[in-house]
This record gives sequence, C-alpha cells and structure tokens, in this order.
Amino acid sequence: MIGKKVMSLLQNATKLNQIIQIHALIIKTSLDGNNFVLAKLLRRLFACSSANDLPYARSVFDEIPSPDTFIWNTMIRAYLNSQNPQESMSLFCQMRLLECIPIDSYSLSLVIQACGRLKDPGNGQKLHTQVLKIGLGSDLFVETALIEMYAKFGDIEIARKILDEMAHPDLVPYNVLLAEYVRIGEINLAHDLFDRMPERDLVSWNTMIHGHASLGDVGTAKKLFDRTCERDLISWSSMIAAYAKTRQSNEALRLFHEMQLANVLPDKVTMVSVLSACGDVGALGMGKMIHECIERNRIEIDLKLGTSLVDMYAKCGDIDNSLRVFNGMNNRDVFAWSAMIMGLANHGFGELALDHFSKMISEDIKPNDVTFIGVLSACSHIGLVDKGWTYFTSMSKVYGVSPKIEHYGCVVDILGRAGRLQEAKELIRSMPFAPDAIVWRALLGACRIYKNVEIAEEATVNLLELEPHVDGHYVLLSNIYSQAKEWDKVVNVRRMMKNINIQKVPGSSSIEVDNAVHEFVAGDQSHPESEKILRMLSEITDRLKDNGYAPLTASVLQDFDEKEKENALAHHSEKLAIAFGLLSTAPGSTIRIVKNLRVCDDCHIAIKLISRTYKRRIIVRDRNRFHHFVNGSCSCKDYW
DNA sequence: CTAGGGTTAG
Repeated sequence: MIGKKVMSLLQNATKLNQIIQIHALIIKTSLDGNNFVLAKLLRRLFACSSANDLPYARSVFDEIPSPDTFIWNTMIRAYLNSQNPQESMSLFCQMRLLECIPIDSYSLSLVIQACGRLKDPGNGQKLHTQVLKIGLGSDLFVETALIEMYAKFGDIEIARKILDEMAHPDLVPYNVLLAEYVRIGEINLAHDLFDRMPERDLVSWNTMIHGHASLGDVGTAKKLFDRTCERDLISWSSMIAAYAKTRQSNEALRLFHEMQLANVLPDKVTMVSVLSACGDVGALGMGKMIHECIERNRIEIDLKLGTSLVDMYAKCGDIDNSLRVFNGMNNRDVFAWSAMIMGLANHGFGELALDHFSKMISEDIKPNDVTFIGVLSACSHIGLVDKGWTYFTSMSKVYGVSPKIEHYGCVVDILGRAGRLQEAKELIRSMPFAPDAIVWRALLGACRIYKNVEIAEEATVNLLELEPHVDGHYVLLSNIYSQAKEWDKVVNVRRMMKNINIQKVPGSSSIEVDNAVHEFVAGDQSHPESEKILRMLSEITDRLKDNGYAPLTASVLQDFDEKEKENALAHHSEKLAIAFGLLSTAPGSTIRIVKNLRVCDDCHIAIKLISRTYKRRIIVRDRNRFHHFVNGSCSCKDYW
C-alpha cells in the first residue's frame, strides 16, 4: 500500500525538494530495496532537476543496494544529458565489470552516443562490431545512436548509409541526421533530407530554422518560422536568437514581445538572447525586467545566463550590477571572466579589469584570445603602455594564445593614445597581418589627440584605400586639419566628400525613460516634447556659457557661418537626449545615454559641465567605450 | 533517444 502511495507522490512531484522528501520517506519505510520505486525516483529526479543537482542524484544512485539495468541506464543517460559523456562512459565500464547486471540494447545505445561525443572512434567501431555480433544491429535506439556517433566522427556518409538502410526508421534518426548536417553547415544536404523525410515534426522544423539562422540567413529562417503552424518555445527562441546574433536587436525584442502575446513562456535560453539584444541597444530597463523575471521564477542562473547578465549590465552602463551578478555566480568560465574584464575595461576601470585578469589566472581559468582583447583594451583606456606590451608579449609566450590582428589593433591603439605615434606606425608596418581599416583608424584617432598632421595624412591614404565611403574618416581628418588651422585642407576634405558623395551617418542618441526608449538624431524636432526640449537646451547652453563654456565651432564640418555652427553643435543628438533626460527624470538620478558614434569634443566638454552644473551623474556609451561624467570630469580622463 | 543560449580592436 505504502509503495503505491509513494509512486503516486513521485508522479506528482515537480520540485527537487519534494523529491528529496519522498526519498527520505522511501528510506524510512524501507522501500529503498525496491528497484522499481527507486527507478521511478531517479527518473522524476532528472525530470525536475538541473545539471547542478546531478551530484545529489548520484548520491541517491550510489546508495541503491543493487541497482538493476534500468537504474544504471537512467544514471548513464543523466550524465549524457548534462554534457558529461566521460562520466557516462566510465559508469558503463563499471556496469560491464559487474557481470550480474545484464547490458541491454539501450545501455549500448547510450555508450555509443557517449563515444560519439567523446570523439572516440576506436571504441566506437568496436562497439559497432559488438552490436552486430550480438544481433542488435537493427535495434532502433542503437541505429539512431550509431547515426549520431558516425556523424560526430565526421563520417557523415556512413551515418547517412545507416539511415538509408534502416528497416523501420521513426522520425528520430531522421532528426538526428538533420541536426548533424546543420551542425557541420551542410544546409543543402539538410534541406534534401528535410524534403524527402516521410513526415516532419516540430523538431525537424526547428532544426531547419536554426540551420539557416546559424549560417546568417535569417530571412529563410524567418520564412520557415512563419510556415511553422505550431510554434513552440524552441521555435521562438531559435528565431529570437537568430535576430540577436545578427544584431537585429530591435527585431529580436519585438519578436520576444510577440512570443509573450502568443502565450509561450520563455525559459533561460530565450532570456540569454533577449539579454544580448538588450545589451546591444542599451535597454537597461528591459534588461532589469528580464533579470527580475529570472529571480521571480527562480530560474537557475547558469554560466551562459550569468554571462549574458554580466554583459547586458555592462553594455547598458550599469557596471555595479554587472559586478554584482558576476560575484554572485557560483562558477565562472573563460566567457564569464572575459565578459567581466571587457565590461570593466570599457567603463575605464582598467586596474580593476587587470585585477580580475590576475584573479582569473589564479583560479586556473585559461585565458583565450577574447580575454586578451579585454586586457589590452583595459591598458589602452587608462594609458598603460608598458604593461600593455608585457601582456601582449605574454599572450603567446606564457598563455599559448597567438595574437590576431585584433590584438595588434589594440597595441596600435595603446601606443597611439600614449603619443608614441612613430612606434604605432612601425608596428602596423611590421605586424604579420595586412593592416585593416581599424588599425589605420586607430592611428588616425591618435593623430587627432596629438595633433600630428603628417602621420594623419599617411594613415588616411591607407584608410581611404580600404574604406573610401566612411564619413567618419573624413570628419576625423578634417578635425585634425582644423585643429592645426590648415583651413585650405579642411575645405579640401569637404570638397572630396562632396565629390564622391559621402553619405553622412547621422549621429543618434537614445535614452530610456520609464522603460520607453527615446531616440534623437542631430537637429531632431520630431519628439512630441520637442519645444520643451529645445527651450531646456538653450537654457543649458546659457548656463554653461556663464560657467566658461565656449562652443568648439571649429569642429563643425559644414560650410556654415559662426552662429549656424554654434547652432549645429548645440543640437547634437546627445545634447538633445540629455536635455530630455534632465526634464523627465528625478533630480539627482543618473542619466544614461547610448550613442551610435563617438562623442565629439564639444559635447564631451559640455557634458562635463552639465554634470557639475546640474549635479547629475551622466553615463554615455559611445561607439567604443563608456564615459562617466561626474561633477565636471569624465572617467576617461579626457583620454579617448 | 532528436531541436534553441554567453565574451571579440576603433
């Protein structure tokens, strides 16, 4: 009787702690000798728990006096499902040594899968032979596992042959092969198989959606998504991930909204993509809502979710919460550390970023190429030239990470920003990569800081050869000329731009107020409160002028008279956004702005003064870093 | 048994 009651309790258990209680009951009532009950317990345990609870499951397993084949298989499968094929394999070997436990076809299918994932063709082929010898060659599970295994070995033709020769394949082996084609990027083979499958289920459709998306073909993915009549959580997540990965972040957020309207509940995988979209557009309010939702639903913050929270907060300008999430994570891998280091570097907290790097090394996490981009950026943003060099040379020597052009780019930037333009130029010439536009642009940027017209011209020639139509390059060069008061050359640059018809990307800044994003472009009058904003702006300008502000009209490229230049500067998008922010947020609260381009010199000066005059912390994310304006100065120490 | 997720130079 008590056995029946326990079984029904197990049936209805959905939470780990319920299972733990039932386990205690099983022990108390001496049901722990009953393999049938224990198998049920384990199965429910895996159904309601995550990989983190695996050690508990294992302890239950270890205490079962004489587990049968079914229980062994359940445990082996649990490790396989939590990406630990090594442990599956080792359990299988233990099971085989206990000769009293019969190994069935399911056990074999599991260990075959494990071989595939461990890329162990030696054992894999032995198992295949053994399976054929004992007449299990046409078992559905075994064949399906063999398909996956050979595909993972790279022998996808063998996998295909097994599928083609199967007597009664169900959908699963088709879906497995489909997913393997997608994994290796063979979308055409996947499509052929998809078209000639006897039938298709949601798994097949979702695999195809992901397959196209993973090759960057979001359009085809969306077409398939629209044709899928019964969309589930995974269809939505795949599509949202596709938009997030291609940085069509607003579209990703729109689709997430649509998903909620369709009453499909998101899970942590969906959240990761949504958070990455939030980080991209700087939607802190939305990102916070997602974080609250995660906490409210007690969704486990695993490595990937944790990393995406760290990254989202950092990219949205909230480095405090970024650190808080990072410190709260119970383990951190190279992705998490790199995201944190990069976030700190971008906020100008270079020393803290480097402290984190040391801590990461002391915790035996191996850095990768991305980590070093963070480390070198940290050095660059705070002007640590020698340290930067040391890190750069240690990359390959100490950590075995070979530098890519990105790393050379960082070092060019480090040298350039420190005024060592000649060395930066020589490094570009001597590096083992063909210089790209980014390194020339870094050099050009350094020339602006150090007013070096000669090297600027050299950099520009190379830069325009690679990217002749980027307006920013001309603007930068023109600014360098106007600083040097070479007005003829300024006129010349302007003429060049006109001649080859350069399209100027309009500067735009956005600010989130009450979870709504307000976007402004330069000279924008389209905001419903535009009149108020412009009035505020002229009040701000007047107050700043009283405090010694003089508009830097020399940096205006257009052929305007002085008054018009001043006007153009005054209506830069970040100033509009800040004026709106001052009007519509509580006094003393932080104003966060996200800008698509770099802040101009004039705005940088003006914002510093605004932060003092209006007693506001203003955090601006520009194209490549954050500026924290507090009481008249900026965290970048004017070093940008 | 099969499908979806994280860090990247200026």
